[in-house]
Amino acid sequence: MTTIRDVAQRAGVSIATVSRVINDQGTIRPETRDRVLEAIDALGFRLNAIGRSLKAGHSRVLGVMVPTLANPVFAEAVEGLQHRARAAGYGVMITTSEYDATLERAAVETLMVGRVDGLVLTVTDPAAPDTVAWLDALDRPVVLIYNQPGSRPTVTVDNAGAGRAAADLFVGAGHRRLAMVAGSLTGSDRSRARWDGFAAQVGAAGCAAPAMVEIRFDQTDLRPALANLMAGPDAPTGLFCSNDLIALRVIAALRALGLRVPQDVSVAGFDGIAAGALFEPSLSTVAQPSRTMGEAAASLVLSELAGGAAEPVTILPHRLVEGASIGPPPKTARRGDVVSPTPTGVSST
Amino acid sequence: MTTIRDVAQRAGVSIATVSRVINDQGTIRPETRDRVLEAIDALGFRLNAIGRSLKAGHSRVLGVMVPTLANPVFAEAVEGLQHRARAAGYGVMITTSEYDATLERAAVETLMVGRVDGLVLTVTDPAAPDTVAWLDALDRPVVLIYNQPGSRPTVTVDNAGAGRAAADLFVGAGHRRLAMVAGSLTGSDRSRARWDGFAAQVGAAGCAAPAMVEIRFDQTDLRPALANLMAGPDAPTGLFCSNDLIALRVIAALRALGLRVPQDVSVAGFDGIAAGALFEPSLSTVAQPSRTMGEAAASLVLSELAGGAAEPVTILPHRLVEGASIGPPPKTARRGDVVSPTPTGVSST
DNA sequence: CATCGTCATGTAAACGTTTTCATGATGTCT
DNA sequence: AGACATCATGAAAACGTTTACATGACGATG
Repeated sequence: MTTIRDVAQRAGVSIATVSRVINDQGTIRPETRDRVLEAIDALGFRLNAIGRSLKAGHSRVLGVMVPTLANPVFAEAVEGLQHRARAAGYGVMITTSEYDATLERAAVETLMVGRVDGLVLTVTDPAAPDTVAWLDALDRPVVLIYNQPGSRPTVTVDNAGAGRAAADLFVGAGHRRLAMVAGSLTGSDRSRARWDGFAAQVGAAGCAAPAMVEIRFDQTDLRPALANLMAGPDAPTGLFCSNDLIALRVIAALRALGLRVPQDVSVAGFDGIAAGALFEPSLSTVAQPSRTMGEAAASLVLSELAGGAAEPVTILPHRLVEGASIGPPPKTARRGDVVSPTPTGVSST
Repeated sequence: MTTIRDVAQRAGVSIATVSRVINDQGTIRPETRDRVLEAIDALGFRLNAIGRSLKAGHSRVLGVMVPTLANPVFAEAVEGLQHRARAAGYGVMITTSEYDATLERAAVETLMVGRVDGLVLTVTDPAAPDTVAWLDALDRPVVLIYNQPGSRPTVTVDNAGAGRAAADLFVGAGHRRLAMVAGSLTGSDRSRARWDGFAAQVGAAGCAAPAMVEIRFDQTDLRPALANLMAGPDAPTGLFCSNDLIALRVIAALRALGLRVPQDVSVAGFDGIAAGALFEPSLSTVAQPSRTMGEAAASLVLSELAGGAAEPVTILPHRLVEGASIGPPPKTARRGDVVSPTPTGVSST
């Protein structure tokens, strides 16, 4: 490893001068600068940022934790965040929690060991007192992303409002019996908020309280759960899914069960991932501006790092995407909203 | 910021003793250890890894650069890599190149400033002499991922072989006129390799040389390019896409042009992203073990860092996924492989 | 009892930077 | 010509750790 000292020696100057050349600071004779530059080049010297960080007291690195990168929503947010960070000369350390509250702590600890200056996190339960205490103990700027607003600066969308909007979408199309399909509710405060908004609005529209089907993260086959849900006379005609990935899988499972979307069942998702629009039928969903959210979160941490105070809550606008996966409820089910068993085999054409 | 010195003072010992307690090293009287531990706890002391890194000469951080996180393939690889790294006590710094050779250098520079111990990269052109020189200059273990094997340890699949397999898939179904749709070929050596294999095998099967349609990264509407390709009597009946994301968009665009998949045109992709299997028709593709690739790459860097030599080339097995997006070629087109204009409007039922 | 290993701990140097202060050399102003 | 800015540079102290070496206490061995 060649150090600033080697450069100084070769250029015949002191290390202070080399440092000044590197940081473009103070005054130096052009001739001296050239000699130093030549030495740097000849030796292939690269500044050791660890030494600099130690002296400076900061690392110029941001840490980010999201549940998973397998969901394009988070991947895009990270990409946006990374982009913004790089523009400001910051690096980005990444880690995933896999929706696990226990893993979460350990994951952030990895980030801290990586001596990040600030953090952007999606945590499982931002409202829990021990989460709050834990975040305080980090002793660094922390911005929450996707989480429901609480004790920390947060970048998110109006999840409850979006849930209500989704309900309106179904009700507006004529649906009266609805259900929500969600991934782990305990691991996602935003799913809960969406559910709250959705259920409230469904109720406000005078419909029966919607059912809730929670599926485990690793549940590969959705058919059993859905077969159960869709059986019987009171089966829902519309399914609101807590995210697009689940919605896509739900549609595939419904198909496997012989139900057509949207003729037999209507489905909506959440997130607005690119694949949804390419689907047939195109997915109705509530789109979040993921990339922008990542950028906004980065900006917030960065400004806090720069000494400014971060906006406590940044609610970015969601966008209703009315795809073809929501249609009117099937006639058979509509007929008085009673009995008449929904077909579970191949639906009659 | 509380330092090791504060802890030492409170515990009434020297900083050396505190360091020994922290690192569980050397011999210490249990009573002393307890006092130190108590002090650490009381002061909420967290070891400053920058200081440690400076002394130790390594950062325990891996750097990774992929073209984009918007493609699930890369996102999954990063997730796998991150997982493996964490298990070894390493953090992961991430950056994206956006398929841009110029940005690439700057992006890796960010990583270097973040003083990573080793790197896992997907570069635009691993074979170019200046790329080789540049990687050498990094002076750190570098493992290439997804790239074609060359001067550096590489984790990848047999892209040319997979391209040949894809050709077989089409030819086996009866197709004689084929084309490939690819993103920027200049930015992706693996696309080129897939093309090479594909074109060679198509030729070996006695078919006409396949056409190549290159689409720009930011090209949102694929219809013009495809309308052009699919017009005329010699329009291809099978389209091999350089990745699944493009394949999904191609299918959507074909539909918008009134062509059905696979009845009018067959389509295959590459990567094996989850969404492809949920599609209707399910996407035929060549699946890569992305997560495993990320893990393998991490393992390689890690073992090199541990002093071992990295396996020069790791070819992971690809898996042919025969979905419903490939069917037999349409009869009208097959008829003698001549003339008879392919329908560009709504296809006749 | 002198000698010696072992144990527990402290002292101080080192890691590669940045930065404050000091210093000598060069003008510039009255 | 003397006083004084200004410029260009160097010396050395910090940043928070780890670690080689030093030190003193203690029990065991001959």
